[in-house]
Parts: sequence; C-alpha cells; structure tokens
Amino acid sequence: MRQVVTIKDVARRAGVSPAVVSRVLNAGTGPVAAGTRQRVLDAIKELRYRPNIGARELKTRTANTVGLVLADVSNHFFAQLADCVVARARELGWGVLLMTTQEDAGLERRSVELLMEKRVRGVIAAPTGGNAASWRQLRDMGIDLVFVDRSVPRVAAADVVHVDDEDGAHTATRHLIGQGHQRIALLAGPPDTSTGRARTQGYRRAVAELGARDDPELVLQADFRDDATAICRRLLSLRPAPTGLVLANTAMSESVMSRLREAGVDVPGQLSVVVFHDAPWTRLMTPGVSVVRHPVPELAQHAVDLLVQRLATTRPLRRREVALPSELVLRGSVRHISAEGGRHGPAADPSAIGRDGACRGLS
Amino acid sequence: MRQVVTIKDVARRAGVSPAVVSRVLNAGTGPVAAGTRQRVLDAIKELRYRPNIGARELKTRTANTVGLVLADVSNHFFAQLADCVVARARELGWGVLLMTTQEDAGLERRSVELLMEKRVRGVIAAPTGGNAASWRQLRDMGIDLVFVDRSVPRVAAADVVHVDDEDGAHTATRHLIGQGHQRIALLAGPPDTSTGRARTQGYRRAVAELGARDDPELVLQADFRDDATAICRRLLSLRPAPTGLVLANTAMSESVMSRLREAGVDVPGQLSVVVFHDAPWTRLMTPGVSVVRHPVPELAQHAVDLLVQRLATTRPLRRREVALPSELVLRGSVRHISAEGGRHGPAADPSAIGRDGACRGLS
DNA sequence: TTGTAGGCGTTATCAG
DNA sequence: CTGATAACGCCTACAA
Repeated sequence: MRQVVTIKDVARRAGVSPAVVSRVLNAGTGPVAAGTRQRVLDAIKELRYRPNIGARELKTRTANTVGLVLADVSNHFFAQLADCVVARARELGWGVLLMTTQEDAGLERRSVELLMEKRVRGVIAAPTGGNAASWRQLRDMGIDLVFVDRSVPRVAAADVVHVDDEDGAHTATRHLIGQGHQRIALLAGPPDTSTGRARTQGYRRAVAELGARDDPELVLQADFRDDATAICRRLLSLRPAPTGLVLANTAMSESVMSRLREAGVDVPGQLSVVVFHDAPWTRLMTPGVSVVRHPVPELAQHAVDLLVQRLATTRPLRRREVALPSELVLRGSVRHISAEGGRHGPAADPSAIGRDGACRGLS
Repeated sequence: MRQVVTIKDVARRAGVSPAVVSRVLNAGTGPVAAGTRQRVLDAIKELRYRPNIGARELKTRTANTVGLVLADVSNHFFAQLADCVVARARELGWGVLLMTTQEDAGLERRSVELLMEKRVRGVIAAPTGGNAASWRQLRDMGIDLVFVDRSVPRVAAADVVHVDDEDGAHTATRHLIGQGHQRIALLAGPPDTSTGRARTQGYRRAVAELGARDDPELVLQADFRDDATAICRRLLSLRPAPTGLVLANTAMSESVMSRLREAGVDVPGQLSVVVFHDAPWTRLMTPGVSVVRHPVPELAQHAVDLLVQRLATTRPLRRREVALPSELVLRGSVRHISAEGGRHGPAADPSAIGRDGACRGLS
C-alpha cells in the first residue's frame, strides 16, 4: 500500500488543523464555521481524500462490517440469502465479509477466528452445527450473532431465524401420503445440522401418522458433500421401490434430480418427488417440481433486522427466535396412485399438476 | 464493542513487555527465548487473545482483505465465481468483502468508494462498464485491480481475465446456421458492457458470413434488469418468427426460458436455443439445453492469481489480459431444419441431441 | 534477549 | 470556533 492522502494533508491544504477536518467529516461532532467547512470540503475534493475506516474504527471502537458465514454460495439457497443480506447491509452502509465453509467445521472455525480478529460488529451465519465454543467466544468478545436457517443448540446467546422445517417436511410427506403413496423415501442433511434433524422428524411424524412401518432404509441422511451418484444408486436399489421421495437436502437436490433423469427415472410416473427450496430450476423441469418453498428474502431480512437491533442498543437483549412458515407449492412432480401397496394408479391427480399456487398446512 | 483483551493484557499476564508478545505473534520478527515464548503462548491461550487485525494493518500498511464486486450473487454465474474466489482467498488467508451492484453504476461507485476507505489490498470485479474514474482512483491509491468476465476499456491499469465471448457467440450462431437456421435472434446484455458488445459482434460476424440480411430487429440488447416477460413478448412477435435464438444474457436466460415454456413454445421444435453459461438447470430441462460453457473456476483462479502476483511484488507490473476459450456443449435444444427459408425439417439432427460432449471452434 | 518510545490515521478532550 | 494533545492496538527501531 503506497502512501495515500491523509487527514493531515487535507488539513494542511485547507490551512486548518486535522481536528477541524475530522469535525467536518463527522458532521455534528463539533462546531465549524461555514467558511472553514467549505475550504475543507474543497480540499477534500481536490485531494480526493478518502478517510481510513480502519483507523477510525480503531479509535472509535465501532466497526461497520458484518460477517456472513455460509456453507457454499453456489447453492442457490445460500446464494439468494447472501444476495439479500448484502443488499440490505449496503443500504445500512455496512460491508459484508463473506466466508464459506464447505460444510467443514474446521474451515468454519477458522472463519470465525478471522471474523473475531477483524473485529467485525456482528455475524450472520448458517452454522454447520459444531464449533459451539468458537461461537461463544465470538459472543464473549461482544460481537453480535444471528443464526439463520440453521442453529447451534448449545449457543444460547445467539438469535436465530429459521424455517419451520419440521412442519415443512411433515406437510410434504403428508401430501405424498394423501396422493396414495405409502413407501416414501427421505433424503435429508446430516443429523448434526438442525435442519437435518427437523426435516427427518417431520417426515417421521407423517409416516407414523400413516401407521406404516417406519423402514429405516428409507431414511437417507447424506452429508452435504456426499456423492449424489452413490445416493441415487442406494435410492434406486431399495426394494420394494419407494414411490415417493422427499428431497430435503438442498445441497444435493439438483444433482440428485439430474442423476435420476440420466438414469431414466420417470418423475412422477415412476417416482413422485417433493423438493425443499424453491430453486428456479424446479420450474424449468417437465413437469415442474413440487417444492417446499422457503421464504428466503424474509429469512435474510429478519436476520439483518435482529442484528441491527442488537447493534443499535448497548444493553443485552435476551435471545430471540423467529420461526417462519414454509409453503408447499404444487407443480407436477407428484402423482396420485391407488392406495393398494404402492402400485401405480392410471392417472395423475390433476389437482397436483401444473399448479403453481401455494397450499399451506396439510395437503 | 466491549473492551477486549489486548496485547498489553497478554504482556502483563506473561510478565513481559508488549514488544515481546508482538514478536512471538509474528515469528521471525525478532529473537525471543524459548521459555519466554512459551509463557506468552500460555498467556495468549488462557486469555483467549485475538490480535486486532485492523490495528496491525494501520501500523504495517498492509491489508489481508480483498474486495469482490459483482452484480448479483443469485445469478449462478456470479455465484460460482464468488464461491471459487472466496475459497481460493481463504487458502491464502484473505478475507473477501463482497459488494453487489445490481448492475447499477451508482451502487457500483459507492461500493468502490467503500472498498477504498476500507483500504483493501486488492479488488476483483465484474464491472458494469461505467465509473472509469472511480476505478482509476482505486488504482491510484495503490489498490490492485483485476477485472473478471467484463472490463472497462478506459481503465488501463487493471488486469483482465475474461472469456472470448466474440468467438463463443460466433460459434453458437454458426452452429445454428449449420443446422439450417437462417433467421436467428440474439438476446444479449446492454452494449455498455464488454460482454454485451463482444457477443453481439460474434453473432453479427456469423450472420454476415451466412450472407443473410442483418435484420436489426433480431438483435435484442436487454438491460440486465429488464423484464423477461416483455422481452419474450417482443421475441415472439417477430415476423417472420425466428427459428433460432442465442440467449447471451446470462442474467435473464433462466427467466426467459421459463417464460417461453409457459408460453408453450416448443424447444427445439419451434425454436432452437443456445444459452450462454452452463448453469446446472440447463441439464435438467427436457431436452437438455445446448450451452456455451464458460470456464468459471479457471476464470476465478486466474483472477486471484493475477491479483496475488501484483500483491506479492512492489514494482509495477504491466497490464495483463487473459482470454479463456469457451466451449459449445451440445445437448438437445437445437434442431436441424431444412435449408429453405426457415421451415422446419422433419427430424432432429441426432448429432446435436442428447450429447454432452464438447466441441470447440466451428460446429 | 528484552524493554522503551514513537507513530500508523483518526477521533475526543480540553484549552485557547 | 479552533488547535494541541492524547489515546485506540499494534509493530519496530533502537537502546539497554
């Protein structure tokens, strides 16, 4: 970094002291004569002076940067989340330091450490589930923390905004059941994530309500980095073959659908599918894919708002939790079948095909 | 930000001076006895001390943060780019400050200003095309700059790594021509972006080689924020209707495809399409969409590498430009038609359907 | 091998 | 209204 124009240069140019320049920079911080102010402003413009935010933060002990910790921005869900957070943050004049973890707890820990050393003002994170100690230390340093989408149970001092995934999975599974499916597979995230657990629970509850045997083979909890091909092989080798699938692992759903298609699996003729997260591609498949839609913009907005509130006040707020509902969006990837033992009925249920309307609660 | 443990606290705890602590922090910076070092290390651990990077940067005048300026992370192309850049940056111990501009030159300018004030070490950006003065000032401050994907012609001091879009558009158009299409529409980005210009040129060159009349109506240069529905209406109202379409506006291609599908347009029966950027959804449509594949990971890697090289040396390097080739990936969205006047031939060309192989150069 | 002192660019306090 | 002066947390000669 070469030498760059500082507040002193501006002061000299304007024929005043650095203190005065500082005052015009942060208006309201002290008196300054109109004439002087103009001279300073001119000097700033002529010299193209830019204040050094780092130095300012050192002095004032306040940052204008927040950290955003996500697994993977190439996943559309996180990408959309990041986009919303960054946009909202910019409106408030903040910078966003983006860290990705690839779902790796080690990388996550180092990300948190870097964020601490950078003295960011707050952090929004979709945590892997581990690193409770790191998150706590972050909080101990006075850095506010909001978990979004996922959470870490043992970190009490963090706000959390998430989707009611238990209900979402329950609704999705119930929908399949309502269309006559009895053998329904689930592909969820690992049980050490809060979303993986919640979605599995919702699925299990629906299956239990069906009174069906809870075949553990049907529950696939894949690591986010697992190979989609292997998962599909496992899925397709289940006997008797499931007629329904709840695809609740957002990181893998796209590639799983791709593999299924390559394998010649007819959706919904052969397999009915409901996917978590309303990614754009679900609308482009033929037929469209029924999804559990997550309110991503609201998720992001609440996360930022919770953080803002904490940053605005100095006294400690008690922990808050926002649970947003998801909605089941019916398109054409679920087929109605006759109730007897998972054999396919002749016709697709028109009510479940081609519609893009939403339907909350039980299907 | 509450009071937090500083180097002095560690020094006091270890019974040494702050200077010693600093030396063990930055090993190799000066001598320190083994026993002392251990006491300091212990104190650091006990106090859970984290150095204040901001203060360090103020002193050493070097940052470990780079800025990343993109239009919109919910666009898969940029998301993938961001993911690669962030991942690579982390390996090198850097933080990445992400700024999105929504293709708005004003937002871009403010982003650049914030980056300057943050005194980031370098910036990687896919610029809108304006703000030449801002980019220059960034460089004047000694902040290294690499343009990726797009560039600003009037900013000489920036490296640029991009895709040979002229060739890509030419190849795509030639492919359509080779399959018998004579009336081919283009949807590109606005002409004030380097990619919009290059793709339009490549298309024009191919059309000129065909010897066909260059119907200006066929060239749609849409602003990235334009409404996909309006564009589709315009597209579908062209008379005689084009039989081919080069979708070279990455930000809109997904929604345009969506609208076309909703409008009941048969691809490729009615309209043959080649899309820029190999987004995952192109593989999920039926049939798969032929694409001009951009080497995004290489794009990101080169961008980071160029930046690293600049950051590593103090003497000024001369401007470098890396042009990466794209490749045409044939799937099933282009149909072979008989040569006479744009009427559809009976059968799809088998060589252009269902293949996922790549074919560079002329089709 | 260790400690002291000065300063990075900025803001805050307090005399003029 | 303005200007010295002293931090903020850290690094680095240079002196001990």
